[in-house]
Amino acid sequence: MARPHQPILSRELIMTAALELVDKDGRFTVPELAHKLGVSVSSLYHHVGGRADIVEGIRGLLTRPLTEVAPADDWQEAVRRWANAYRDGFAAHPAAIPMLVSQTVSNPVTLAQYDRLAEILEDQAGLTGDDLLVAITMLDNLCLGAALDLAAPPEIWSADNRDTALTRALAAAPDPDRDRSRRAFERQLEVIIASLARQLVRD
Amino acid sequence: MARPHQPILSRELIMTAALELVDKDGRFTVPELAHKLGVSVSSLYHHVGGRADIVEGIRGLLTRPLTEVAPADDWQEAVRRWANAYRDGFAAHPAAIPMLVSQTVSNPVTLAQYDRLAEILEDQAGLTGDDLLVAITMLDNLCLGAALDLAAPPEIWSADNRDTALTRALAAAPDPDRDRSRRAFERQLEVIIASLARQLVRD
DNA sequence: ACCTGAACACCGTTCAAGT
DNA sequence: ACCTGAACACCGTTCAAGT
Repeated sequence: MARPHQPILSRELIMTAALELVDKDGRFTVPELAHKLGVSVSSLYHHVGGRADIVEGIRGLLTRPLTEVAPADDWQEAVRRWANAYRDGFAAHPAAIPMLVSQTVSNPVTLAQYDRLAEILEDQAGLTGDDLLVAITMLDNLCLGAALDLAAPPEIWSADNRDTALTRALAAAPDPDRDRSRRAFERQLEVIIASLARQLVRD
Repeated sequence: MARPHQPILSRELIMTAALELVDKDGRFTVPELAHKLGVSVSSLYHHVGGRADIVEGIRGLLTRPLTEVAPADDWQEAVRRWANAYRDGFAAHPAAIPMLVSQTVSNPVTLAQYDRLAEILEDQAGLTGDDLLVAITMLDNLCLGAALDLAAPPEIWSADNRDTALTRALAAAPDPDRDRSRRAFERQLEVIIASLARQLVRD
């Protein structure tokens, strides 16, 4: 075949196909991805730097909705919106999280969204230096953790043939209750915001 | 060489060597592990089921300290002790966390510790069914998140050559402030405990 | 510029052979 | 029972060859 007149691949196409594989199988492989795209493995390397680049692309896809979140005058409301959109992005593709956790964040879209959060906390709220970084880390962990628990409940702990308090609780639980998980997330988010607000008053 | 009179390998030896590699390099490979142990790759398979088994063994090593945590009459204190020991276990080996997150928990030592937590929350505190599982998940996420943020701060976000609110905050931050991270963890833990207590009063 | 096939180094796992 | 070397299927990456 060789070079077609119209390129059949693009970064966008590759990233979304990879994400689809992750959603379906919980993982993706470069050969699997090439097969899904009807292309030879080496073709991919004309568009992406390698596997890690594709993973970063997936991170970009998950954080893209954050771009459209409207700002708010109240810093607490701005943080709320940011955290909810961030969590939602990951919650929609929980299988991707382990991959993302094991790799440094370098995707520009994602970094830009962290910059936005940093600006909200610095310019609007008035946090500085170390406090600022701690706040970002807390919010980051909250969103990731909340999305992570959607990935798994029945699957996190192997339901072997024991009979214990844990296995009974697992059996009693319905499949991942997304609504309940969301409420737990929102409650913890309010707690963090309140704690930041208290900290600001003290200064 | 063939079979030695005294076995030179054991599960314990394999697991601890693997954990040392993870601490040193952030990852481990079966060949690397064999090399470190001065043994051929196939020898390992006489003692462990495979790579996933070794990862579960590492999980067991990290949760072993939990075995020695003394029980407490007060459920709130019991939960506090459990969560602190759990977090400390992971915080001592943060590089292992991505590996652990991507694999179902099947290690018996770890499962036994989750059973203990479930018993505390069920028998001592009085939580039931779904509430129980939600509480466990919240505590699990808290500990994992807290340990995760120790893994990284300067490394999570690629410090490229931009100048933004985020990069300035990163530059201002000292290396991972373990003490500050611990205080943030303990504050969030108290919040969860208080929220569980309030929930119990309501019933 | 963009696709291909062939090649390479590496990984996880299996298995027959040795004691 | 426990170590070994050889073999296998698979993965990520590179590169010269084609248009």
